[in-house]
Amino acid sequence: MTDANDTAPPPGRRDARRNRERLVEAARRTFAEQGLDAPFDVVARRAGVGNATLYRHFPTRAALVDAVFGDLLAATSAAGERARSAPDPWEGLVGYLEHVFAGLAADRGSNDLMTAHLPDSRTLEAVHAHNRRTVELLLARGREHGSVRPDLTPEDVLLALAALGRTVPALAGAAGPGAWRRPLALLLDGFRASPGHGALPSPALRPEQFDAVLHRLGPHRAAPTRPGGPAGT
Amino acid sequence: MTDANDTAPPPGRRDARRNRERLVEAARRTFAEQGLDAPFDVVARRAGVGNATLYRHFPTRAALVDAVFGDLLAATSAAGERARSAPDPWEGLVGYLEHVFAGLAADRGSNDLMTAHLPDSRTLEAVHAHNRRTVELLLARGREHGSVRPDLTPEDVLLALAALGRTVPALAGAAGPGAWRRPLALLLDGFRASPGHGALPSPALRPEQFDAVLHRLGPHRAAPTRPGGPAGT
Amino acid sequence: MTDANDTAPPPGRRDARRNRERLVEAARRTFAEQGLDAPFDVVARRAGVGNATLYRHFPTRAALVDAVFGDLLAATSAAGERARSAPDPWEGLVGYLEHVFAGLAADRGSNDLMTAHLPDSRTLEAVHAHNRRTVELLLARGREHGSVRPDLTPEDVLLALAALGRTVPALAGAAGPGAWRRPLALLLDGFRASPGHGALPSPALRPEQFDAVLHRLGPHRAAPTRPGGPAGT
Amino acid sequence: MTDANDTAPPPGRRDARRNRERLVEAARRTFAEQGLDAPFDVVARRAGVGNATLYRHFPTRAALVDAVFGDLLAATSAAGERARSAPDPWEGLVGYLEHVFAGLAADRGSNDLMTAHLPDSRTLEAVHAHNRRTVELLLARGREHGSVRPDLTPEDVLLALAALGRTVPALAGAAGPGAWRRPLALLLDGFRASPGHGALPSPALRPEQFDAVLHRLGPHRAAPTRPGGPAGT
DNA sequence: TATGAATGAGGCTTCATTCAT
DNA sequence: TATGAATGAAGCCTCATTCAT
Repeated sequence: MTDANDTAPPPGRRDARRNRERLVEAARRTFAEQGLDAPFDVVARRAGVGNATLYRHFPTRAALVDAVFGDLLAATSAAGERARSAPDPWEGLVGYLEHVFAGLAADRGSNDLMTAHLPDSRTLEAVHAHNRRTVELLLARGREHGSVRPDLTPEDVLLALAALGRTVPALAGAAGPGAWRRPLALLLDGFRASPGHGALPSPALRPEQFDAVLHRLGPHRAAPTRPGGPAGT
Repeated sequence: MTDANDTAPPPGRRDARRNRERLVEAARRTFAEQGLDAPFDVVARRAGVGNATLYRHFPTRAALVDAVFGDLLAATSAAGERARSAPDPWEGLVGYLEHVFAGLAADRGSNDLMTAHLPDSRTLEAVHAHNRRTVELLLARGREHGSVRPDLTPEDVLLALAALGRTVPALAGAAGPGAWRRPLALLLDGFRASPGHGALPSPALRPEQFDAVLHRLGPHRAAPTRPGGPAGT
Repeated sequence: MTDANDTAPPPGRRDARRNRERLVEAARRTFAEQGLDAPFDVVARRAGVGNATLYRHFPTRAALVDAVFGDLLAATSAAGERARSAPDPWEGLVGYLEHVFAGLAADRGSNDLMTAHLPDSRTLEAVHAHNRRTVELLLARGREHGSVRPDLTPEDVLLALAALGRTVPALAGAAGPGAWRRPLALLLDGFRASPGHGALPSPALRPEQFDAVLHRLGPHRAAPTRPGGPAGT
Repeated sequence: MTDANDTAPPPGRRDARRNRERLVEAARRTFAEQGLDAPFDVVARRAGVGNATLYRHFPTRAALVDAVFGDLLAATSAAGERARSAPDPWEGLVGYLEHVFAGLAADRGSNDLMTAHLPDSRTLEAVHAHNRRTVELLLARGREHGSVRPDLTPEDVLLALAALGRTVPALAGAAGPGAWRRPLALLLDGFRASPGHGALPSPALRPEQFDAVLHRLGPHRAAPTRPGGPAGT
């Protein structure tokens, strides 16, 4: 599952693979804690290798991100497949979003991945593409099925996902790992077909407009966690 | 409402007022582009003054923010008053949120103001407090009135506001100044009382938990607009 | 007593004298608290005048010091005169030193004055000169009288004064305004003629050597008094 | 005794050891000239390396001080041991103080070390602790033995050491490396038991008061050695 | 290839000193 | 003349990136 997006040729050579894996794992944890713009030195130190080794394996931040979130692609894809084949399309959509949010709550880095644009990251592009495709399919089925409001577009869902997703780590830190369930439920009530819902105003985002939004959102940076506790002052 | 919070009200001196205004204007633009944690030096350079001059006028970042967004407080307060006295509470809530989002769309800095925690900024605290109070009142009336779903809390609304608000400048940039209307409508459909809505899961955020969320969100930082691509490296 | 050392011509002109006095008073207090290298702006602000006004009155730090400690010259001179005419020379010496130390304990600035070399300060030179002369006379009488050990030179006393003097403000802050009495008593027991005292080794400092010592000691700078209390950490 | 306190003992890497040594040497000289609060940049420049390199080797000032003065701890400890085991306690005390002063005369930095408070420096704390303990023991023995005046406390001696110690480098510079002998002899005559000595006035400093005094004294800063003369502006 | 080290630039803040009104 | 403002340099620290072994 990792191969398609690796910067280095397949899993090439010697014990350098060990180093690479340690780097990826260290980066995963560091990104989860500090966001995608964590210092390189921190990642290297955590991996127990020199920083230059990190550069050798991953010449750019995007390459590292690619490697780190290769797995996310797999996991997201799998969740997407499950959702696509769910008998009830509404349940499929709900389950899919819940899966994504649970990941965001568990891992700060995933958050950035789903909501951030990072140039040159093939993994990220792949995640975004698969994500979009999944939502498209689920919405289409849901509209047919009558459970999803007819004027809801994939971009509506993706935008809501990005917006709420960016708050999920903060929510998790302040109110526990399941705190995203309530705002998600609110969102879903808006997505659902209901006689009480009026028509949505203003045109839906076109796909490339949504991409531009992500692009402009940029990588997220957390409030510095100062000594004294993360929720104070 | 504005004067009481200014760091150094109009009774300034001579041409230094010119400088002050240039600083505030530079800060406004810089905050709009880079977020509330934009480098002081950038603001000063943009204003065409030395960095120490910036410090003279605004000894702390909070003072600068206060100066820049003093107007926002007044505007938000006025909008809040109007909303509170609206005959129809649902219309009042909608109108208030529309006002806030329109402000966010017009000025990136406003976004941070509404959603960021910045210690010692009286303007920011005042904006937050007024905002919360307005939402509280409107929800209370709306629930009585039957238009707002009964289990919706102010924190639900404030969180949605913060989450979507953070994307508004990106939306505006990518799809025009009114692009927030559609996602807001989706949100509102979730807020409205409707037989199709289930009960909201997981406990509502307590006020101090919401504050902690804001704190953890930190100031937003836009994708750096570098030569070669706006989001990365 | 002030005139001889003023930088500005006698007490010249108009209401500028008022400003000058306020500056001198502000400088006295500021020097007392922060030492002779206190920021100019602090002095000016405390005096309620612009910093440029301070510069106009006192183009150099030395000029300000001169003005500030003109009074000290007077006070020290008076104490010296009293000491010189004391019936018992030992009592005179003790009383003089006690006077000086009491001043040091009360006023941080005095400390610097007595022990610091500051180029171009005529007041400081005058204080030093008078101080030396007083000690010389008292020692001469004390040796004749038999109460002072015969090999004690003025430089011995002046050096001890400078060394202990530099600690007096710290002593006062940590253990009260009279804390200098005990170490001074120890010193005096060493100064006194006594059969138990051997001959002093190594040659006495020559006057110009003592000046060089003061020169090298430079102005004293206190430990920054950080929030949290001055005696902690 | 030295190795245990090194920030990064010999097992360094390659030619970086060269850099480290150059940094330590540069720091030693710079501290000797400017005191323990000399600018980091100056040290780095003198060592011919970038300032960040200094930070890499010594993340805090205390670490640098520790590295620079690690030897002093060993030397002081050894001198303390010799003094404690001297047959004649008075001679032990005298010898110990002479050793300390000789060190001060040779190296300005040592001066600060003995008399300055610097948070988090293990070397400094160790030096202070050992110094105090040595003086305590020697005084106790000397009082029993009858050579030390009975009311003399360790804090009396330590304060005198700090006060005179601060002048020793200036003394050495102005009058030669042995110039401290004469003022030390004067002090010792005051310490010695003698019928001519009265009772010491005012209570002795308590240990924590003495610590507060050191804290307040802060690091010493020499007169800036500028072009145009060694002590002035 | 891997490494630790080195670097330089950038952001922050404080002050002495000069300038414009 | 008095003033507040402006300035630039200096010190602190952090990090992305390149170098020497």
